[in-house]
Amino acid sequence: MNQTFKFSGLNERAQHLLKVLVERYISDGQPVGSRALSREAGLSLSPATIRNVMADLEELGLITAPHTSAGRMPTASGYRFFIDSLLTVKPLQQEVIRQFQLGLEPLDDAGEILQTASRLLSDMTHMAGLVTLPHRESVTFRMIEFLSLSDQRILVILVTNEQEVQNRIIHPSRSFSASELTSAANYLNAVYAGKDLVTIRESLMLELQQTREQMNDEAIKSAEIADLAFQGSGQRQKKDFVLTGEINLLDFDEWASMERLRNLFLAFRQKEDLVHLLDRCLESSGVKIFIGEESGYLALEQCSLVTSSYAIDDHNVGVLGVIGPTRMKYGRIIPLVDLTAKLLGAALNHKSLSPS
Amino acid sequence: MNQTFKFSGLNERAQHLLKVLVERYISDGQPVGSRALSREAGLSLSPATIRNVMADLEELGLITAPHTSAGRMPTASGYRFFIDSLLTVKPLQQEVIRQFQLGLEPLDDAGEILQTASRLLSDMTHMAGLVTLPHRESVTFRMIEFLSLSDQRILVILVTNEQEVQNRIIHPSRSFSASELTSAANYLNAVYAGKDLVTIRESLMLELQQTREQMNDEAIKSAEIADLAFQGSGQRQKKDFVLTGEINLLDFDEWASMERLRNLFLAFRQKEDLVHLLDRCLESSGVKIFIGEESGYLALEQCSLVTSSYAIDDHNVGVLGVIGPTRMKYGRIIPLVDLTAKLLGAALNHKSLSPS
DNA sequence: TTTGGCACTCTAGTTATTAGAGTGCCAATG
DNA sequence: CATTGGCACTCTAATAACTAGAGTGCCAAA
Repeated sequence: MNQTFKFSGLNERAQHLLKVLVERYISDGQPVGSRALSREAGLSLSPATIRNVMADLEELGLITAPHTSAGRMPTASGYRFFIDSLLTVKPLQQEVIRQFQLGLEPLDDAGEILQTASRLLSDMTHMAGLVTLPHRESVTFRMIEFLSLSDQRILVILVTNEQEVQNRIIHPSRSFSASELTSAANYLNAVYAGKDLVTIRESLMLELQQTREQMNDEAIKSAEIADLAFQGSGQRQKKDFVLTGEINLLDFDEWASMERLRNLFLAFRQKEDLVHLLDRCLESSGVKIFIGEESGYLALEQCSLVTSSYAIDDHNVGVLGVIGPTRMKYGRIIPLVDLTAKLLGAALNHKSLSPS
Repeated sequence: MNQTFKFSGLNERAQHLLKVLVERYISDGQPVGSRALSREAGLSLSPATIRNVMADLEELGLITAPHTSAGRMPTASGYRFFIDSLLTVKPLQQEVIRQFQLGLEPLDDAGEILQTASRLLSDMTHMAGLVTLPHRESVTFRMIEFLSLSDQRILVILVTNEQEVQNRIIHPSRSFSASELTSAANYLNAVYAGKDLVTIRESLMLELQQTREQMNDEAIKSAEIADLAFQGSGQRQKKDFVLTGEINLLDFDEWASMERLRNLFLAFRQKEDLVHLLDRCLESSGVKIFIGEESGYLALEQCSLVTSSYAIDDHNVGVLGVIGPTRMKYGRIIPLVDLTAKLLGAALNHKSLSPS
């Protein structure tokens, strides 16, 4: 059920008052009383009238009072309705856009680009910035090199997607001579260049299962070592993200007693939950917002997460966003996240990704 | 002037009382009063007598009282004297040693080893662990590879020290064909393999300054591109460290009001100051301790830093340590840091370092 | 040199009190 | 019938007053 519909019983005036209340609370952090709202709303209504409306809003679960004689503040539903139906987004200043472009465009290394995007986000919002590593569903093999480090320790250099480099060390069960390694690399480069990594692994599995007589010597050796080399090369970037500006979160008063803050930082370290949450944003484009409890994760209880997926070549490959207290300036943050997602996608096009 | 000497006027009894006081304060966190000390010290002295001694210790600047009618707690000097002359170090349990060995030995990737060492430190101490990246004063060139990404964007793969891999992208001012790149790589590998990186850069500078007629075509091209490829390849690992367990620091009550904690986290992010401090420990072996103000850095005001340098092939290449509130269990932490330094050095021997 | 005694100090916790902000409800109003 | 002023009521946050207890410093006696 659409939230907007759910509260459609609200008349124009009530909606306007809710909007003003939320805006006021976001900028002040103090519960908003009827007197203040009557002044601020520009409707020339007396506080008493306002109180009636506020009572209605409270009944609908859009606002609450921390105690009897305090003003009201938005609930999660209140924020949700505010964002979906009432929010007027501030257009970004041209200068801010320039700043993001200048920060991202000149960079070459994809790791640096992600890092910078995250830092730009956290610096501009004074909250924590978050960028998942890009994940391409198909990884194209370009070239492999073997380098013998010591007996039975071999360095694998794997170049994929025309751009990305992965280094890995493998321990084959028997030792290979330098020339064996060279010819194995040559063989693999010749046979598999341009193919998909998943396909390659499958076909390697097949080859190894075939009876040895059907293959020439070179192919056997190559397959043995390649099997090791390609292990786990496909998905390892998936489960991680770049996080910056956690320190900014220390400045907010919202966390009484450290407990909450600590849980949030633990979640940052654990990563799994957050990655899972972020992955849910990967499918669709555009800005998505999780408010407090909505996310379903306890660690994010008093936090909001504003995300957008970013795309390379029109394919969504990752998600970025901002994390902070529910009371954040959505009108400013939403366009910022949106912008960053677009610029990040553009900057990553045809850039190289160094290994993590 | 040696601190031990400075306070040598202290008789046996006063020293013993100081020791007990510091130990008690470390485990309790509460100022220690004369009554408690009289009970704890096992000297069958009355509180009144203890008070006299405490007054002396206070006059020497080894302990202070937060206010008139509270017990005493150690000052920085007090901790210093305690550590230098009174501390009895707890020998590590065999099981703990095993745990560190099992954690470090099976790892191959140097980055992972550093990360694990830091994590072991922070987990075992419930404080923040810290490991600087190893820095070898001479970096030996082993092999270089070029890979053309697009026009005028070339991926450089540089293998050094028989083990370490660096990836970098360069933008030569003119474009190179694939065969030009291959022959350049072959040329460089043939001529420079086994040489020191600094030496190589110097000799490249020379070559480029020579009149072109004296060199063959191949050498000129190679030198041009190599000059770019080797830029900044020497020292870039120097200025960084691995940090884990910052979250543990949230749990201590010592930071009234977030301010201190925030500064500390900022220092973690800025890195320069900490790196500089850690570098001072690189020269000498063995455990070094900085207590609060001693370090000279404001951000570490209420913190102690316990460090030790670690060595590869008997050369000190890096520093690791633990950071936490001045009130920490030195008797346990010192041997832990010592152990980790030794095991880390051993584990890094002949292991590969992947790029940052 | 050590000790008990004693007056003194300072903290931390408890209680009482108060000012102020804000509410809900009701009866009056246009 | 929506709006409003009036009013009693509630709850917080700040301040002050008080007290118990821990700990001290000092002195005079052992």
